[in-house]
Amino acid sequence: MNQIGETPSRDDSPPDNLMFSLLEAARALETRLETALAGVGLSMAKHGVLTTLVDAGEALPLSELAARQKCVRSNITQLVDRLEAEGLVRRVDDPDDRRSIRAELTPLGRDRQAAGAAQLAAIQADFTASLSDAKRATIRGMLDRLK
Amino acid sequence: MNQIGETPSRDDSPPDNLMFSLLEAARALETRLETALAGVGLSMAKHGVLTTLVDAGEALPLSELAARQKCVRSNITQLVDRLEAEGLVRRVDDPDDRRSIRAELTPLGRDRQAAGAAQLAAIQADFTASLSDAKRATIRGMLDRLK
DNA sequence: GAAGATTGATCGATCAATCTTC
DNA sequence: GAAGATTGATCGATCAATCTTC
Repeated sequence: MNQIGETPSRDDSPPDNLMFSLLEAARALETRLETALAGVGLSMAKHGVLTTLVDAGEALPLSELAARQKCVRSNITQLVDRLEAEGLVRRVDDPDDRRSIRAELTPLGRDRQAAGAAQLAAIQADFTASLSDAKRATIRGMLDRLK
Repeated sequence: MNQIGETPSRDDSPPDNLMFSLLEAARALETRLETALAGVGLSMAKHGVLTTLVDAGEALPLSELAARQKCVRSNITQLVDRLEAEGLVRRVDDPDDRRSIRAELTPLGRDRQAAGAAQLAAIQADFTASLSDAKRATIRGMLDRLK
């Protein structure tokens, strides 16, 4: 089963599909992360927002959240709707600019983020442990080239 | 134990986020592929269905399409709705089993698939050319381990 | 009862349009 | 007019429920 260095089978995989293998592997990894997070009631998207708020150490305007999450503002609007409905985050007015609305962590949101981070850390440790230093360097090189 | 949350150090590149770098790189690559396909009026999902039909060389039942695409049946129902609306695919009855509905390529669908494949091939060539044999082998090894 | 397909709900993401406040 | 947030439409994906046919 662990025939490393060789792709599974001839018929199943085209000759030079390394790029697609990479995408497939990333997708599998993402599924694993989503599954782990689902175990604590989170998704990658939700955990991402909570983590950004924890890291910031303060309530952030939704547009700032969108900028840090590298997504569109309306996405954050809806994500925060769901986080708020679950009691993980709270919308608070900005006294200095009445256009702005900040998202503030609730204690439950903080706890949930920690639980999610623990899940991800376990998988990440697993991932890292499976690679030698040399291989990590090679992969890093590839990653840089893909930027 | 480990204090998680793992504040990503001070600078821009955290210490051991290789896993997240991989996901990010895959996402960037996927965006590149989607953008290229959008240039010929396709998405990865649509191109995937069309390619499966081209490879099969015949009309396929929707559930077979779902199996090959490794997705849920209802996803194919909707994808085929859109492909059909664009005239790339046609729904045809199965005379042998009236429960079954097959998706059949139209000539336009066939042309579109070819155009999409050309876009992807160009990017793939670019990707492959950027890596040495040794690095390709390392990456393949990592990919296998992620399975 | 099980298989094939569809429908309706939800999530995450985008885009275009709109509303309020600056 | 531009910035911040929201709403409504669409895409791609999942799940649960339903309908028809086997």
